[in-house]
Amino acid sequence: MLTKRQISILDALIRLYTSTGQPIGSKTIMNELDVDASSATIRNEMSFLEKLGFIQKTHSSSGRVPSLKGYRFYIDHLVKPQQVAQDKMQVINDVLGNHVKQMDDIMHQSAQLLSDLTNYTAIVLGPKAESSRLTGFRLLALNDNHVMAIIQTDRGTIENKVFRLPKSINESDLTKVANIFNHHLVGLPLNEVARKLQRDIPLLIRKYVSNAMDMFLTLESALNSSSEDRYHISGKMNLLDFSDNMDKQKLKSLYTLLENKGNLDLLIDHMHQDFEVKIGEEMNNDLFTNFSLVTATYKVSGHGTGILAVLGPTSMSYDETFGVLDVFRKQLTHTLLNYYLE
Amino acid sequence: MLTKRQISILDALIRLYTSTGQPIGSKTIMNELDVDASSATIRNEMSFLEKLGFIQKTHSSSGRVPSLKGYRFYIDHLVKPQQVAQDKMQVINDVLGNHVKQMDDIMHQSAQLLSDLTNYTAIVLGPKAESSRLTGFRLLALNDNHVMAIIQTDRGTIENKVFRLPKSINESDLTKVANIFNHHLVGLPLNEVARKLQRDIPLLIRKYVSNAMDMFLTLESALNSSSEDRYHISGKMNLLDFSDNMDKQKLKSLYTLLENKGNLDLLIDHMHQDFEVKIGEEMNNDLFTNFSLVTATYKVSGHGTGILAVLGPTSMSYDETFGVLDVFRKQLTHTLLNYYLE
DNA sequence: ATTAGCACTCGAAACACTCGAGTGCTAACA
DNA sequence: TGTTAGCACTCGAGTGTTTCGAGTGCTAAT
Repeated sequence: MLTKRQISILDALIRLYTSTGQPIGSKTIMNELDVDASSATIRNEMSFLEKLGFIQKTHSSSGRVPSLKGYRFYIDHLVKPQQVAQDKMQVINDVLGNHVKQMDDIMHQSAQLLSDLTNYTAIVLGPKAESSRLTGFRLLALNDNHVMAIIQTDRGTIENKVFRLPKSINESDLTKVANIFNHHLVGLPLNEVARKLQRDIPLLIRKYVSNAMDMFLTLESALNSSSEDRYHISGKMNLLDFSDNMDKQKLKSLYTLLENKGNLDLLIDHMHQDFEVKIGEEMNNDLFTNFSLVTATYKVSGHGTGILAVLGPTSMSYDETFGVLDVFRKQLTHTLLNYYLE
Repeated sequence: MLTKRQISILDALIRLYTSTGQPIGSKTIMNELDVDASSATIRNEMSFLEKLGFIQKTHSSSGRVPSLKGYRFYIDHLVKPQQVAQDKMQVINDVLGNHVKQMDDIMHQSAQLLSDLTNYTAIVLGPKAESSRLTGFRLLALNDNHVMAIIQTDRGTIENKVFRLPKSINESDLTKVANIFNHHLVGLPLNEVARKLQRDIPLLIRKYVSNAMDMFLTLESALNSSSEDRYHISGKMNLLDFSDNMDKQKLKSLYTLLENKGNLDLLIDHMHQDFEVKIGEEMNNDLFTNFSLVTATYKVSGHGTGILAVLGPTSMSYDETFGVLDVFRKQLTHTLLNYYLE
């Protein structure tokens, strides 16, 4: 068990390290601390904290930096979400308070705002209703050889994809396909739709339609892509600001990883707490040492739960990030509730 | 006027510098050159080439590197487009030979292939017919408060945008708007459309429709975005490979610049020659010193001219880049001709 | 339990030294 | 007259040395 003073020291050390980026020595902490104690005393305490593994030296006579365990303790017990400045609040409100928008816009602008306000990389996921269902499917012939497929779900997403067809497919084939889809798929939960699309539908289509395989394949990918579009990521380039001494090659891998939404899924999609933080090594990926991922969930009652995430340096200001995220949680809950009501 | 030998030396120097990235000395050139001459002779020639400004030293006793003027000479007179390897040709053919695709896919895949094959950053612009016209406009009510606008042009583009409307707009308003658009805009060249959209249409709409301004604004932006979508860029992260010692901050500015299609316009859109190269300083932008932009045009008869561009280090292998671009020019002409015919 | 004092450690910065690739120049040569 | 061997010279990159100071741990006194 840590004493009050030890906790203060750990707290001060992390705050100082966050703002300077330099290892912190006993004198620096002495000046910062309101408790009266000499630097020698603080040295003793620090050496104790080091034995317990909360802080560590970069070399034998250096100041201390927080360890993984230290950060963990700080985040679990010491974080004080910081009040967001009035002018920033105003901006958030201006941008996300405005109605008459599409889901995609809301998500995209949230991501952009979040990265602008934090100067880190922001990832925003739209709400994912447990039982999101396919509510509409249409095929619209645009001209001789172009067809638009429109897919609607009950969480407000509307996907569409224009595609070309070989001449061999005629109007009546299209109608048949649309009928099959409407009959067999509309009303089902999305995961069910995906399953049927792979197993049962090809048979049906082959039965009724002369040559619809090409179209069918395109459609399947359109449906798949609709789940990818939950992800909105912004401020990727901010990573450059705090990837010191990371070599260019690693940086490239990192970006490749972020481009691939599947990877983000692994990292993010199973968050359930209001706030969660993964620190460096906790993400089980070499590329992410020195990074932290702060995630927050927001709930839109009746329409599922969405996720906000900020990817920044492990030595980021968690207080500030928590503060900003908290504002976004509330704002998005509010904005989206309106969105669905309207 | 340069002698044959001087030209050989310049040629060898640029090739060597391209492959090693190091300043080149007289002995190295002597080994490379088929002409028989001692290193001393070559030194004399080099000092001559330096006086004329084709090459320069990095410091008083260093080997030489090509100067802007040297590159210019090389590109204008010495480039020998390199034959593309058989297996690479095969890949290009496989990907772009396949029909039944949308315009967007073709462009996007071209950009990706081009950046993969060169390991640089690739930018591809679809063909821009001088007289591209708006051929179709539809408004499709999806449900109570969602409408999809579909915009077609005669160069094969189909843009669409779903948007939400305040309840205040009713079905009959929509029909009126669609009629106005069809009546006044369809058939016009796109630039004309944009002009009318700003000047004349708002008046009309206000006259006939109770409250369509919101929708109108959204539509305008949809039309604008359709011109942005001519740009397909790929392999941005390859810049990291050859941006040595460029500081992170500059790198960030560079990426910001590339995100903004408007900037690319300035750089690229007025190319007319089959091939053109802008070297470093020629691009009039600090960020691009040490970069070169190689552009090539491709023509799709009856449907205008498109542009291919590769952004790489000034010290890139122009021979290779020219070779690859030439293959793409021909392939795209062919693929798109098919596309429009089908 | 706290603290003043002190010897000790180690990285960063400054400086000196060496090495070698490359140059320009001169003088000899075909 | 153009070419070349030879040589003195230059400068950056790499390496070793020294200095400086921030920080530590330990000891002995309070």
